[in-house]
Amino acid sequence: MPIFRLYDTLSRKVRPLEPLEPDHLRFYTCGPTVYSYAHIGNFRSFVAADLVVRTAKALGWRVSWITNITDVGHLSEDDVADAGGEDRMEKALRSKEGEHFANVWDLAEHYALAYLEDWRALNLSEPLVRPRATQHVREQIVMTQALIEKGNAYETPTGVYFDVDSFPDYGKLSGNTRGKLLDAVRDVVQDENKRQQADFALWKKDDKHLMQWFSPWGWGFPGWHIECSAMARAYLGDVIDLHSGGEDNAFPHHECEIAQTEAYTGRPFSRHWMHVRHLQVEGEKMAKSAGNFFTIRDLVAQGHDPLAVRYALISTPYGRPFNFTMQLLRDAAANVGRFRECERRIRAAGVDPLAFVEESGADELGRELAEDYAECLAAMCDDLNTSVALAKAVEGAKAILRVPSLDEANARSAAWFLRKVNELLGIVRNDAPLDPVPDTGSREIEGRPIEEWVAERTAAKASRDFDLADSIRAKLAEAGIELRDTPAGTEWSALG
RNA sequence: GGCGCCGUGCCCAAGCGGUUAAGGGAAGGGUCUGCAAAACCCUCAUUCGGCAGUUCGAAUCUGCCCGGCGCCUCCA
Repeated sequence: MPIFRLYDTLSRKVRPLEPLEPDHLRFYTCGPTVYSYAHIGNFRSFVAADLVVRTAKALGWRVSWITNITDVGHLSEDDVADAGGEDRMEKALRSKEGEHFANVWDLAEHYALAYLEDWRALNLSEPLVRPRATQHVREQIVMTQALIEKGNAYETPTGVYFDVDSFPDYGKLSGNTRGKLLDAVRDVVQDENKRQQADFALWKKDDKHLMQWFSPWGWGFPGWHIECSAMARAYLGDVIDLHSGGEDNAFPHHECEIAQTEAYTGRPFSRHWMHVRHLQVEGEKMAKSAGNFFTIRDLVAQGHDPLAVRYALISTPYGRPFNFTMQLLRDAAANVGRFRECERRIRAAGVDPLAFVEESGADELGRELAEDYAECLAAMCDDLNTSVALAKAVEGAKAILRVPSLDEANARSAAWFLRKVNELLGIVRNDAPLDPVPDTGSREIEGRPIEEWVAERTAAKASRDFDLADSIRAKLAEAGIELRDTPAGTEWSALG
């Protein structure tokens, strides 16, 4: 088994990912704030986390993966401000889309459900638990209270703040240490209630807030950073193996999480930190405020295959600059199509492509595929080198397609390969499709089953009436049905 | 000011000191086909942003220069 190496933001180098408990990865990924639809940039980061999970499982590890849903509308400048921030949920509720919702709770629920749909469409693994911040306010309060008692936090008229000076390691993740922070080119909002401008909120006092809870400090709501500290600890314990998020999370969010948790437990919080680089779209920076972002549902509505979207999103390793383009999506679709064609051939050989095949066969194809898969896994263990991993996966697919006619042994080896590749990369088929398998039998065009049209065309071909045959093919194509003449007869499939 | 990434064929992209510079897309040619589609086969960088240097040997290491970009602000 190859060694799983991953770039670690904290030590700034590629290091083996070594779980504290052998073969059991405890992994926390920062999830989205559900105040609008998640976009492909969010999903680049979630897919990268999913690939860590898949790789770890391929190595035979047990994986306890936790990824949260932030359904509290935090202040936008939690780390620096009291007054300058604006609540994201409340802002969303006041927006045009917000008119559809009765209140912030409804709004959060709607976008949380949409997020889960997109998650499944992209074939992401299911985490062990998907906690919501609103369901863990108690833990956040308990932790905040303990930090006050330990002397790491203090109460002011407006809330409870973490005292950054009480944690000398502050800045070790991002390089934004206390001294350097002062030089940062940021518009820091001053707040006379805080001892230091870098101190960040653990609790905000606010009895007017749309979401509020009662605490030892009165009515209010928790700070943003404390939720992840509390939830990670609740499910994974004091020390976790890996923590991931988008690169923007490194500072302030993760820096603050480290400060809170390590001050609280006296132990290192996460042994490994992973940050996913933001993507661009057609060469432009993508941001919600710029409005130039794609959501998964946008792309699906345009007719793109979610698996092609996933393929495109992982075509460049997670830490590199990545430019998402329509051209890239087309390139990806071509390769996803190869896997589909492989499944067709396997089925044609009389083997169910979904059947569980334990091992690749001893046939020549099986040996070749076993090699391709080993290289694919090795690439993933090399800091998730998805470019190479995909190349190996495609190499295997081409090896399958190169065989003029698969025999049963070939087909079983091919089925094994596709299963293994799909478990590792999730690009062959959706593991847990929400939609039932496309209705291959019941569709009708102009009131006639597709099979009848196909039969009529076959008859027309036999009597060399190619004009009629071609007109039928054109009619079906218009309805999104693609025909394919094979030695075994005419097959049809619905286009993307 | 801090932290970091990248410049490889028409496009995307691997490559981390040493055989013929992976792979995909596009393009051109071919096989198959009534014609298509799909699939397969072939062709497609003496060269890796530039200039020095280290080395027996560099796309790969060092320095400088040129160019593109990200985060530190809503945002993954």
